[in-house]
Amino acid sequence: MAKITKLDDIVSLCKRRGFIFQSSEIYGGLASCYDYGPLGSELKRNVRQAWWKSMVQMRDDIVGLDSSILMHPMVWKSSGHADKFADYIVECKKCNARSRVDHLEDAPDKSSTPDDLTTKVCPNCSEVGNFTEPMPFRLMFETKMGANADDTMTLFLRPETAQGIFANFKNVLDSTRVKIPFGIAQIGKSFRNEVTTKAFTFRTREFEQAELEFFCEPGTDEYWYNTWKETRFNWYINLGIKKENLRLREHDKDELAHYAKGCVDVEYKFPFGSGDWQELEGVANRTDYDLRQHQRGIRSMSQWYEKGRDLTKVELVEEAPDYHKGPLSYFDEQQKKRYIPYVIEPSAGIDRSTLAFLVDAYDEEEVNGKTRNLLRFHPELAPIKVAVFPLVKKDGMPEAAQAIAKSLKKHFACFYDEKGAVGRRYRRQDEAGTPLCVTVDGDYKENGTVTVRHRDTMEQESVSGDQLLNYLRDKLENWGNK
RNA sequence: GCGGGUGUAGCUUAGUGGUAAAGCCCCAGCCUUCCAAGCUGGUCAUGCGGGUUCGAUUCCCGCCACCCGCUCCA
Repeated sequence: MAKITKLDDIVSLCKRRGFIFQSSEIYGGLASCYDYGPLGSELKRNVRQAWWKSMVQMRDDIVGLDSSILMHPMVWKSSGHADKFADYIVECKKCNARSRVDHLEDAPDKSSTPDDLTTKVCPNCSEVGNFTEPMPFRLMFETKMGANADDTMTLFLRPETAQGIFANFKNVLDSTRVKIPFGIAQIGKSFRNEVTTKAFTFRTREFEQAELEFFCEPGTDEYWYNTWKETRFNWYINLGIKKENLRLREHDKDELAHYAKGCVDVEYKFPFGSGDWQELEGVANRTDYDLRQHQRGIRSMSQWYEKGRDLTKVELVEEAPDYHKGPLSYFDEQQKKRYIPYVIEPSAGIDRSTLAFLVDAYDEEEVNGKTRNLLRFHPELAPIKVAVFPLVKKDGMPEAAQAIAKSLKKHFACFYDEKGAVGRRYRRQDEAGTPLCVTVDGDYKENGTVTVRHRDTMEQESVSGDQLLNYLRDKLENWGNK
């Protein structure tokens, strides 16, 4: 079990070892933004790659995509995100509680128009008509396209990568030979103006998502929903997350987003925040909502031009009666049937998973009366796979060790170190989570063997230099299944 | 956004209205044949900006950031 109990300890660990730093720290920091350091960037990239490998590389039914962060504004009208602009928030001057204007109700003895705040009652403290000026609630980051200030268009940084997939659904259908059921996967940055950020990298306004949109025939969606639920849960377990720290939690009906028929969260028991269990990933049954919405959006494009490209004035047209034959429909050759597919969406947070893997791997143990700190990363995630040392800095050992390190680097992340006593070097690698260390000693000159030292057990084995690469590969690839 | 708390070296902690201290880490050298050894030397800090003061890390104000609890959010 990880000994860490406080978020402060995690933050400190991350900074000390070069995993995660506060963004713009030399300028006092920027709220909610973080940078990944030398070890952290490797770790995060490995998390990303592990996801991609299991979701795309290892499967015949999923293809990859890398869509742009900036998209046509109408995408966000269709998806429903742009309508968030219609939301205004006020704050009660008495109790400081914030409420959405459209959620406020009139006091019992009064009535007026929805916009008249003087009769509205604060749901928190029952004060009537004592609110601040309504403030627009901006979920999405805005930016301007076009260098000429007089000729720019307001664009939004995507609040989810999913819409890039829906917008390319037709392209992928037309350019590949995918057949339903199939998925499109994507990893990338998203941006949301969260009202509150919190808990280190757990909830930030800029974050990285790994999303799969898995398209299936209506009626098979429950099956795929359950399949993905299990698959995604096991992904974390197979990469070393302790089972007692992970769970699945089904959303209640009233908790569901407007587009979802079902949703389950993969939650990790973080050692911070209220309630401990925090969402790493959501698996949602988005039904045919998104593709149908985009079909409405496509048919609303004349409005976009007529209304002066003002998103707030565009009203999506009604859905066509034969929408199931629309441009984003799918034709099933076998069944000779055309329909809008249902979508199962496993949507994972890369930053959150990275943090969970880091926290879960952390361990302390007593060795000869002293504390050994280590990170028990799964080798697939470990920033450094193998470290190579000369036992001492003489007798040609450094040269031999360097040559070995150089040859291993072609195959995996490998680190060479000759500073200080070898015991200290082992412990340094424990802190970085390096699974295996190779030490060149006097035996190498004598009979060509080196010593391999294991992070988790501290045990050592003698291995022939000729067999070293195969040995290491075997250990790294078959971790856990002895 | 509200309330509370915190901010001294990479880390953990001292301390002071008058030269900012230590341990660990780190770096260099010596030594060293298997788990943070030893010796010598060395680098590095009062979050930012104002004010009071002869003098502010210390007192005051503002800002920034983080943590805890709400609120908000999916």
